[in-house]
Amino acid sequence: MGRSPCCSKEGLNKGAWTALEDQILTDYIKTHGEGKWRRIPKEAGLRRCAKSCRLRWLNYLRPDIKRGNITQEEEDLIIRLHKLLGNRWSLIAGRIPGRTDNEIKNYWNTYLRKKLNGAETPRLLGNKVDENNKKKRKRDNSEKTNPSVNKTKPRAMVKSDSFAVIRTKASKCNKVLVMPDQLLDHQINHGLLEDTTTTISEDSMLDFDVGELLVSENNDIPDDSDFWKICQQLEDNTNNGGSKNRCPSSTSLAPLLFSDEMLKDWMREDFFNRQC
DNA sequence: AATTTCATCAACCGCCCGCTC
DNA sequence: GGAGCGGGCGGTTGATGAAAT
Repeated sequence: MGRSPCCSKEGLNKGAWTALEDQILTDYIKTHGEGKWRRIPKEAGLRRCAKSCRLRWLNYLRPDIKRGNITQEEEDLIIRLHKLLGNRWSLIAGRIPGRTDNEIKNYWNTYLRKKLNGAETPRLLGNKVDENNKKKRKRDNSEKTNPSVNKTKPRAMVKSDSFAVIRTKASKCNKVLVMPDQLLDHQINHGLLEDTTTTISEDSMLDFDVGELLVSENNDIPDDSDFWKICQQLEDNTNNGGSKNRCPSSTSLAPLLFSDEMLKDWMREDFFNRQC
């Protein structure tokens, strides 16, 4: 059976976007809003596949995309989130303001994976690391030749002083499950308590902010922290083949219960050291 | 200076899921 | 219930340019 292609491939442009195409797409979305991607090629007069329009907008043209280096904090966050979520880049990106899933995926595949494996390619060993960063820094200062955009895609492993956090549209993974007793407290405190037999569900979720996940410098995780147990559980599930991205096993689908303390622990420096 | 090698990342591709009819 | 559509996701590819030879 199969699906029809998202649009006819005939007569469509492929490859790098031109400045004009970017402008057309941006103008259209500013006027009509996001979504309805299939309409865009027709209505905006773009010779692009709907998917291509969507991707271009989400990964590059969206105004809330943060340009600039991945900071050390962001890198830590990526590593930790990846440890917990696996290759679910969109979920990870949803917790890192201004970064796209594609960007994080690329960053992981080209840099972090090697770094964490400790098996850098020859080019990345020893002085090569510095050379590599030098190369990147050089690239930071010059635009790419792609005429479509002011491609300042710097990937140097340095912190940016002019770091301005812009929140992404964290459409996913923006809830945290809370322990039932905490939920109870929350409901009591907010006058929401109606049914004390509430089970874990969407109602049991609280919004959380990425700021809550950032590295805390002052806390220590006790070895017997629930956090480590959950990490172990996740690892076990992974080892049992339950971590396939799209089809997690029922075990990996089981709700993860994070208390505030655990969330605090999650982002701690020694989590990285211990796990990697 | 010319050529080769390699890293980077934007864009593409195919699959999956949720929704509607 | 199932077919089709629209949208989203993760894996992969290929153009590009810098570094190495």
